[in-house]
Amino acid sequence: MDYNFKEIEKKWQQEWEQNDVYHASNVSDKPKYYVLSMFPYPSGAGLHVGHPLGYIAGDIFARYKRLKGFNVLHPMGYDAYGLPAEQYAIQTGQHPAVTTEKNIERYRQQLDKLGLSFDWKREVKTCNPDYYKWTQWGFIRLFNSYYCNKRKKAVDITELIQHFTQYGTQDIDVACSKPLSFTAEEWNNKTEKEQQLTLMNYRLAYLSDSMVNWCPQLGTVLANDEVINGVSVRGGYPVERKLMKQWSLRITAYAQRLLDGLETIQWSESIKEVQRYWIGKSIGASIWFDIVGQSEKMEIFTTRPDTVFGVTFMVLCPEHAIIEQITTTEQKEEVEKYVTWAKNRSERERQAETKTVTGVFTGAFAKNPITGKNIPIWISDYVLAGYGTGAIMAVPAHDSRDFAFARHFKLPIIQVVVPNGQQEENTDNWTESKDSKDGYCVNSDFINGLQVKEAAKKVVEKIVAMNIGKSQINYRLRDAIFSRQRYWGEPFPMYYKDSVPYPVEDKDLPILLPEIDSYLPTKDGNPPLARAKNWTYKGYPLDFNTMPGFAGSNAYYLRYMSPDCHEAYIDKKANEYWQNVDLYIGGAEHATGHLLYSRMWNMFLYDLGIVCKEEPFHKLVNQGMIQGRSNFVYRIKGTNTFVSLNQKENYPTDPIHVDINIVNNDVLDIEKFKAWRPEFANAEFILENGKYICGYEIEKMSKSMYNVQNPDDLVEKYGADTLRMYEMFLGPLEQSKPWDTKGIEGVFRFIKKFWKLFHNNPNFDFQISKEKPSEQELKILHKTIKKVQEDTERMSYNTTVSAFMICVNELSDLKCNKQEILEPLTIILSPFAPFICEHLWHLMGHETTINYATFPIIEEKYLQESTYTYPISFNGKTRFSLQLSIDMSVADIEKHVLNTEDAQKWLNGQKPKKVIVVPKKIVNIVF
RNA sequence: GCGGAUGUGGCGUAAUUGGUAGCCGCGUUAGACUUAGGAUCUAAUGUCGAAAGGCGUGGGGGUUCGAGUCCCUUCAUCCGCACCA
Repeated sequence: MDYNFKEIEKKWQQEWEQNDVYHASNVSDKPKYYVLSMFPYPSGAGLHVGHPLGYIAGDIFARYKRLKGFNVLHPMGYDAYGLPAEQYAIQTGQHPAVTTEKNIERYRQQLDKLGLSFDWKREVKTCNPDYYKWTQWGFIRLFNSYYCNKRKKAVDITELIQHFTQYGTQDIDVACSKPLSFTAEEWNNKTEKEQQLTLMNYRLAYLSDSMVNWCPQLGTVLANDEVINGVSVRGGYPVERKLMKQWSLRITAYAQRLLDGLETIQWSESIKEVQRYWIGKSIGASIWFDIVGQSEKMEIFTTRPDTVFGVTFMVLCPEHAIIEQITTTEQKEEVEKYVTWAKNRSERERQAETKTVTGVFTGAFAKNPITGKNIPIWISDYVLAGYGTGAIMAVPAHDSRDFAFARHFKLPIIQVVVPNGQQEENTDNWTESKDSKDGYCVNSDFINGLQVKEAAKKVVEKIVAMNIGKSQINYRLRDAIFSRQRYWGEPFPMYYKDSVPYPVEDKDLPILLPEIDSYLPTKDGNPPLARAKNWTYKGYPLDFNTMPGFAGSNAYYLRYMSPDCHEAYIDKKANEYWQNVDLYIGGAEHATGHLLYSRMWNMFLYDLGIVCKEEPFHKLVNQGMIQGRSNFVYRIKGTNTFVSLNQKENYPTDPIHVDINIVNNDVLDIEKFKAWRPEFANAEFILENGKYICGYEIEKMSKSMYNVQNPDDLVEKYGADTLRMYEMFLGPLEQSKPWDTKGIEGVFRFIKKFWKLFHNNPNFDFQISKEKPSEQELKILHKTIKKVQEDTERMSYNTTVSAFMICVNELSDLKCNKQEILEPLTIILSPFAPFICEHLWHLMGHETTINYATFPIIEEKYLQESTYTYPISFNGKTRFSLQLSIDMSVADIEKHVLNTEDAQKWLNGQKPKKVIVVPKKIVNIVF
């Protein structure tokens, strides 16, 4: 029988589904293993060959672990809420739920064809009420919690209320938006509304007026990681800063734990680095500066208190609250002009020109509390409102931005740190600020001569003693804005009484997403949910916003553990069994979004005692991108004539993308090209050797570049087993690599060659032998088992595929069709090519699925060698090789080698100075 | 500017530890079989050279008996971040 992959794959796909072979039980004596691939947003375009890369990699590992005796959880679901479905709904009027469901169906078909061993009984969709009930439930828990810095965990807000009632804010150390101070009496005298507003300062999910990234075209706010270079990631629309009442998550409370947790997990160094940078911890001091002649003070944050003697001016951000009060009358007009200008600049403009120095003098002076000197206070947009206190002490000698500012406005520059071994210099001659990471202090009174670290300590001691500041840790991380003015997302389970938000009762969850007549904002600018009829709870209005895209993905990996549990977020026993994700596979683009928020969300659930592990994803692997390989034709300018690649230098040409489906091996199919588009029907060609050769370039895989490869087409042509193996064969999993369809033929040949081992006779009948295998055959087998096991463990799948090829090549040469060899080989190949292996497994007489087989054990005895072929080199250059027994002593080897004719020839009568013998490696003779 | 990654044949890549550079596959070339070949099989294929042999892992330098691998330096490409005090 010929290898008929279509029949085979169809048959086993059905069998597997009918028999639920990939269903994992929550009760098992086996050790558990949880493999998770990031669930997809089901877009209308379907999958291209880049998408399944991670799924296949995860699937191979899941299958491998099953064979190794693990109970494997390998689920899949859909991140079903999102903007594209809603944009489509606005355009067409179709309900996003309808299009989403349609897309999900298409995805499911595509995934099934690839033979992915998902436990579909555990499927989750974030837009299902059963699912988002728990997203809402989690939000309410966040609302009802605050973060205690002393206990380093989230605590029920009632404990904080209790404390306020008895002691006010005395002795509290909790995460908050801004430090407040009140007595128990003041608290108790507050009205209910006032108390509720005060609590917002502490809740982990809180409502506040925040500066948001507002995207007018999308009609919604975006999170920081949804904005790049001042435009939205999705759609590329301009984004502006705007003050709006928004829900936020107090992720900043978890900054330190998010940082510490990174040390405990196996993630790539690059992703950890991105997260560390995003969290952006800096240790320094906050210092209060008096303002000359005024009662106001200004607080600044600095990482370098040791440079306080080099401060020659202060800078406020244009948004700073005290500007109005401190500005002198002479400067008022100029300051107002500058502030208005600075505030109206869009994010985009601000980021585009970071090199131009702008600013204005307020007319006011601050008093340096350490030196006692008066220094001018300036305003400039290089100081950011969102970081620290929005005010800095400028040390132009040792900060490049302060330096540029000082030079531009002719402000003094004082050197206060000198690198060790160097002397102080005249700052007038400087063209840039000087590095001050290491060195000793000068011009700095009581810290002169001290090393910078020591000096910083001394200064902090002093400011603490003077009661004008303290040492402080700052994080760049911002709280995450959690409201979106959109329809297709989770509704907030919150209602408003006298404009104060309250959570709905748990028993009334989920708050279902209502039907509305149009997906656009209302005339008066409210989000789409304002259109919903009876959008109330117990007579009070519900929130008009919905949750952002990352809400639903925060804890989906937990829901998979017990997807049918209606009583709790996660069934306790299920969580204790599955613990957390052992291997998580997905794109690196989620580094600061999903991978940070879900860690925080998980830590929060951990604090509540709902999950048993603090980190959700133990090991993370980021699959590389598959790039497209675009083909080009070259049209001579102003004509309809196309010139072949190697002739194009002789003409002025424009490169034009051409569909890769009408190009074979860079040779253009001219007839298909003429038919491709009407304007090419009469095209003429200048050929080389009778062919039209196309140019190529590696680009992003995209429709507009006509380089998209659809996996369905390849499954149709070669089968899923071949596609799976080829995607793995392309190169290291984590590396980006171009897609070249041509290479798939090689893997297809391998699969057919493997098939032929079982069908090697004139009629192509299935035929295997019960004969005992030879030593040589056993060696080939066990060498392969070893390589496959080792390489699979470290997810080096490209080399694993290569090992299979070598094995099948060698067995083909020996015409081996012995069951004792082919059966274990089939098992170890099955994670990679599950369909053909399952089929052959049954042909070999097995009744149960190969998924329940056991990974063969490596027999080292077959791998033992009695000899080793030594490369013999002279002065480091290999000249010949010599086969020697492995149990020869070093001295014997040396003697033997030197006595050979070849060695004598290369020595050419000279005496060797030194002979290096490394057993089972090399012999090197130096002369 | 900062951070991360990567540079090896015409192409994708291999070489867990410093020990025969180029495994496996694509492509190419030649041959066999065939009515046919975009099927299959065989052989060759880093580069210069007729050969002996020389040269070769982005460039330069170093450590070592020995370097793709370690150290210094430099260049290029890709990705992420971007006034973070």
